[in-house]
Amino acid sequence: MPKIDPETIGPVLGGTARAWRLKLDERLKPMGLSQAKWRTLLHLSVAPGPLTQAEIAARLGIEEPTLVTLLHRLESGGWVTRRSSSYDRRCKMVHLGRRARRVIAQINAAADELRHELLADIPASQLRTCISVLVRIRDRAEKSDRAYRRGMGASQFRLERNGQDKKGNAITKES
Amino acid sequence: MPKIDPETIGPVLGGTARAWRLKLDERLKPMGLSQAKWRTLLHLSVAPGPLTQAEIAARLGIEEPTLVTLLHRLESGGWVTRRSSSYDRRCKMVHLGRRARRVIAQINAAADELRHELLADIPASQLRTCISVLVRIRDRAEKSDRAYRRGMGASQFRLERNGQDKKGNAITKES
DNA sequence: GCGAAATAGTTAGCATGCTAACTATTTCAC
DNA sequence: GTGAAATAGTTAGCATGCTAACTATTTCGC
Repeated sequence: MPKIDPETIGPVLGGTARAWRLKLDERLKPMGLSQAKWRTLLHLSVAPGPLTQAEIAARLGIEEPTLVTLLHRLESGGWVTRRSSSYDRRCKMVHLGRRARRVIAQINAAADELRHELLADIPASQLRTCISVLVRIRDRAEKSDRAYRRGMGASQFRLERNGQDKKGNAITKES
Repeated sequence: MPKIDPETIGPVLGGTARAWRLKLDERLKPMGLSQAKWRTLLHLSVAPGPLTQAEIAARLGIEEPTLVTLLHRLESGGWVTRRSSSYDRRCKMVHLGRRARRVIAQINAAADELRHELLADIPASQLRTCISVLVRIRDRAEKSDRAYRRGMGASQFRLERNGQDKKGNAITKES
């Protein structure tokens, strides 16, 4: 009977997130993908069209300079292409390449399979409780974060207020 | 009322761990400490005596090369000192410096305070459920998954790190 | 209309994680 | 006893995150 000490929540939380991430990395590595890469591809795949770099960074919850080097790696691997927008020459639209379109389904399948394995013997009610507790902790912790102040929490699953650009002008035309 | 979708557990877990870590980093930064650093100091402070680098790496859950550079930063900041053991010249014992001893209590206090803030309105029973779910997920994820790896043809069979030191011979004599 | 402010992206430099490959030392099989 | 294997630590090189400071472009106040 393992003792459950509320003081351990911090390390347990970090350790669990880390173990999950490592497991996923391990399985997607044969496809040449890491978590940072496949998360980027998935966000691009569910978007209605190509996204700007700022939009991707906001959805991933990372900073723009981090995304720059990540996109360099994705681009040199043939996963995505970047094209300057002729409607706003500051912007670059990021497009999924053919290679990426072919593996999106595999990525989803691997992530789903891992999730089912890891949650196999967790009762649904306990899982719901766990998720709701985590969400409350996360929202409270993000209250004064810079990402939050920027306009949207770091969560990749919260819909940003700007489905499109801050001014809502929906840059859908790519150049 | 937020909907609770079990499919979101992965991102929620990562996002919560990330938000918690950022919050802690933010508060300990004025003391010149990051999470990696204060976790190392805390492990050293609760140990019965100085530890070898391999022991610290095992307790932190990181690899030895990662610890090497971390210790370099800690050492150049005056937090710890490394001394060769005269009982086993392969080993280096890591000692807490004066600077570290003085702030251990502050580190604990800041971590405790943050934890209390973040968990303020979480019922104890829900928290216990959450922790037990996380522990089960973590333990399952950390289990070696040879069948899958063999199938994917991954070339590395990493030896699992075993809780503490392999021989458990507890090198307590420092030089 | 024009100059200041905002926005998009980049580069530079650092922190923290990893694996692979290396040296030095100790231990173990024989 | 001695040579192979195991163990402790290191270095090199990469991935992924950050902030600060920069350029280019667009927008906005006046």
